Amino acid sequence: MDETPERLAGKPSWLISQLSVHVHRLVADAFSAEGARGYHYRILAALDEFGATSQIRLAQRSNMDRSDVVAAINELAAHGFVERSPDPDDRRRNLVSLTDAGTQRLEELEKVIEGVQEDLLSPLPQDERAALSRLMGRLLAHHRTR
Amino acid sequence: MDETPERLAGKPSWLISQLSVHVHRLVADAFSAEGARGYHYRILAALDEFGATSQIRLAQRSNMDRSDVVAAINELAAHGFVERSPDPDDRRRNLVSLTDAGTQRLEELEKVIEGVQEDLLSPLPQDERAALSRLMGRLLAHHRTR
DNA sequence: CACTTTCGTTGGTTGCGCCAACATTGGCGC
DNA sequence: GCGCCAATGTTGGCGCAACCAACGAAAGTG
Repeated sequence: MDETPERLAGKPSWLISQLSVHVHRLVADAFSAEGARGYHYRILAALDEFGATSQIRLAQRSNMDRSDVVAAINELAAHGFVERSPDPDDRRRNLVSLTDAGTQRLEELEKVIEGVQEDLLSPLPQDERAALSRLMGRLLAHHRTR
Repeated sequence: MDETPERLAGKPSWLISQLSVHVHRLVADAFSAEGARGYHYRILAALDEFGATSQIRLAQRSNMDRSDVVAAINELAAHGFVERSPDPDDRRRNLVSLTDAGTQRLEELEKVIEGVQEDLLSPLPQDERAALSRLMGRLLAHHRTR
């Protein structure tokens, strides 16, 4: 009943994008239950790991467009998870920093996204999960640099 | 310079969605150069493999929403690649069928998408490509049935 | 015969990834 | 110092893919 054309089923591009659809659904459902979305987690993660920076560096680190960073920061700031302050060294820049509430928020979202990984990978044993990550990582590294 | 937070880089969900971004870009660029998009190829592939059917079966087979099938069929029909005819057995249905031009179109798009696979997988040797496809296929099969 | 279901269709919404344009500010050549 | 270009934040827009609600017409079911 669930017929998928061979032409599609056999193509890596199809597998990746369909898998991504499921991933996106899992992530979006889990995050939206918390009133968050992917962009928020990405920015919080980047701030937590690399510390306060300009929005443009945030954009690079979380692989987003700078205009989308603006919107996401607006939303995060409205909840008090991040703060914007003018950079004294360069008045063009906003220094975006994580608040205590933001750190806490990140830990919440971290739990959520960890649960999603489990859901996602449940059919694979540990060694195959690692193999999959390794292969995807190789492809990604290649296409990021070029 | 290209710093990605560990929290992201280590997560399969991140790898999949970022990989999907690159895939989507490759596919969209290649198809749009031909004036097509992913939905068109999916529908043509389903029609070619399973023959003329109702739009709702097409939607299932190409994993699309039925409302999106409407739009895609409109576009394909405008170019003469598919035809809508009323189903004599059930007047609620449209029988959608592939024209000769449509078969030809599919072969064009097939070449395009085959080129994308090569691009995409170029950093991996043959056996690792197979391993990757196998693993993704297993995940996909699991999440489709549940 | 009502009642419900199916199908096509219309008209939205959302998330994510983009791009163009503009004002402000900074840096650099002169 | 002045003029020009680059960087930054911001606004407003676009496209694709996925999805949803509602409707009329037609079919099926009691």
